[in-house]
Amino acid sequence: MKDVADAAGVSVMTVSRAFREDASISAKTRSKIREAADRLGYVFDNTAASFRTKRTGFVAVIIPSINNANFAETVRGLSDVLSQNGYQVLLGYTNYKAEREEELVEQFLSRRPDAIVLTGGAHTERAQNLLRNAAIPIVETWDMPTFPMGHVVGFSNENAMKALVGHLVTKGAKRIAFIGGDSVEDPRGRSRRLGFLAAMEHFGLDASRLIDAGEPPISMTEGASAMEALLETFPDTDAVACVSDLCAFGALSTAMRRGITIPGDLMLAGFGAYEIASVAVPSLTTIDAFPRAIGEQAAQIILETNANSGPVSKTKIEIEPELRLGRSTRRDQ
Amino acid sequence: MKDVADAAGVSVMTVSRAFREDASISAKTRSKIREAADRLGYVFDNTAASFRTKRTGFVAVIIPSINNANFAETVRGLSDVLSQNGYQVLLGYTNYKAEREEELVEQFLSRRPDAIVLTGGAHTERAQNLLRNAAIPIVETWDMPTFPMGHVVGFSNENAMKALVGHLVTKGAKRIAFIGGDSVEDPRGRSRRLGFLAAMEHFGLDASRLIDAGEPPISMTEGASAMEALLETFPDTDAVACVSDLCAFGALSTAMRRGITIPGDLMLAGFGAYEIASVAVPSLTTIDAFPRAIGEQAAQIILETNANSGPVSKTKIEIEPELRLGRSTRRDQ
DNA sequence: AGCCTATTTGTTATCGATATCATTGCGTGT
DNA sequence: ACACGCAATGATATCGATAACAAATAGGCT
Repeated sequence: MKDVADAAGVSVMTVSRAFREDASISAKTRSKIREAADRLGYVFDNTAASFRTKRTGFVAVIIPSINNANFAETVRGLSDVLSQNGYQVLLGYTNYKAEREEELVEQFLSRRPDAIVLTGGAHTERAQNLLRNAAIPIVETWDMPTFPMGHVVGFSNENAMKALVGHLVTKGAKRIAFIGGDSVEDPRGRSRRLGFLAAMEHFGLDASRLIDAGEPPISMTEGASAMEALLETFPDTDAVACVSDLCAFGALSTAMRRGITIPGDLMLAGFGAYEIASVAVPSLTTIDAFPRAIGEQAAQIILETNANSGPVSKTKIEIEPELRLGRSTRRDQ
Repeated sequence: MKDVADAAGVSVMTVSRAFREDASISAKTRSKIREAADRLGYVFDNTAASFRTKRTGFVAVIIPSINNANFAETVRGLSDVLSQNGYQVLLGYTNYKAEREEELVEQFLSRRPDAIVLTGGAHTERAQNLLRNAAIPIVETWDMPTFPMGHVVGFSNENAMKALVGHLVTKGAKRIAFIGGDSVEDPRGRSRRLGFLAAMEHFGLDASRLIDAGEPPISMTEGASAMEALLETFPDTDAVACVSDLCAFGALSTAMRRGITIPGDLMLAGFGAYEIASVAVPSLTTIDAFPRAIGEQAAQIILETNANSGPVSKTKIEIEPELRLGRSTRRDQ
């Protein structure tokens, strides 16, 4: 910066101003400095600026998996809104492990982000302590935690699954199965399972048709195997709710290979409104939880909170998921 | 850090040492300091350390899209290897726009990463200048650029597609179509198209069956529409090569809806070895370019380059993609 | 014990941008 | 021409960790 200042015949302070939005500096001086900087190949040093100002412009974002279109959409929503406002997303993924989340939280906090976005409301004790001490806005997403650490942008996985089961019942299903995990590492999958159980009880139906698809991530391949197991164990099943569309598509593939007609022999539903749900033949009935909107809303909260700095009340935004009807549950009587 | 030093009865320098791997410090003192730090809720300030040492521990990674399982795998490969060695990935996506890449390059360089990983070899003039001046290791991935800016870990999209066409020809296909884009914004898609054209010429076949699937990202939905167009325009086609598996699956879905049998009426192949390729019914013949390995190798290069610091020769690793046979091109005569 | 070496700990200056306050310049109205 | 007020620019100290060097302590040997 000193070199640029000399080249432009001004002080370093003026050069500093030339690279900031708000600064009071004449347009002429600024362009002169920018020119000199370009000529010298100077690139602004954000590490020094962040250090001095205590504002890094980083927003730490922690998701379970990077290889998941739903979480990717949330990151896109966050990133698109934040990057337009001069923020940079610091992304990390936990592979659905709480200890890994704790590590990431510590690593990220040492980078002094201006806010942090987490997935879900389950964190290790130590992670919670670190977060509380950090004194930055916290946003928990994708869930409605009972005791939120900060702001929340989420939805009730349980209720969404209840709605889905309700739809299956409406379509005449009675012997409904659930494919998904029961792992503590996937609280959202678990909530959906709970929603399934609660809905079945509500309708007075037998809720014992449960196929454990294993540890997260539960993807197409696990869904396919789980469907094999289901057909083996409960051959009289007339509808299947899956923990995700990927899982459901795997189940669909097994059905196709076995010559089982969907929805004729068996109705099928997924969760998440992945692209595969609309493109699959038959298209899959699913739940759209608007993952992109989750990210955008979380970003908005961060922008507002950091604008009116000071102790802000905890925002709580509950997204209302929507049922997307596909042909996989359409029975034209 | 001063507070921790006082609490532990040592100097700040000793506290600094307690938080570093290599430092010479007695185990007893270290644990005493760590304890004090935990008690006080102290979190190491990486912004200050990075500023002082000129080593941020950041590796900037720029990919076209975050919502793509192939690129996600490369990021995972990178991230997994790098995070084990104390590095942190700074991820950005361009939406397949070179200008956005330029912006990201500038933003990332201002964060002083220790290395930068790019997708492909096409960059704006200004981006190239910035990168050259940055004096950090550069790795270009997913392509084999003619004039690389630094290290390369990639493969020939053209050759891979040639191999795929060769397979289709072996299986008896003659009227082969290609579904994909021809956009400058997707050099990899373009190379695959070129590979298709070259292979068709090599086999003395008519290469005019080209369906433009639009701008990237080309996903399932575009693939489905493109297949509609193909069936309309060239109804006598006997095999289709798609620019990606997502595109191919879209095409497959259209075929299924139209009652066209794959591979009976039409052979179909994709690219990328996405999970959908193995789970789809029929499974899709595809090309595995080992995206995770690309990331891992790129990470290795960075680790080695930064270890023996100094001007290192440009590494060039060419991945050999493999043909994965699926039932979508299996004709049992 | 006394000496020597290796290990551990302490002191001081420093990285590059910016907050803060001081100063200069410039246009406007009378 | 002068005073006034606002805009533009400059000087200096500072953020928190660490490099570089200096000092102190511990441990091993005769």
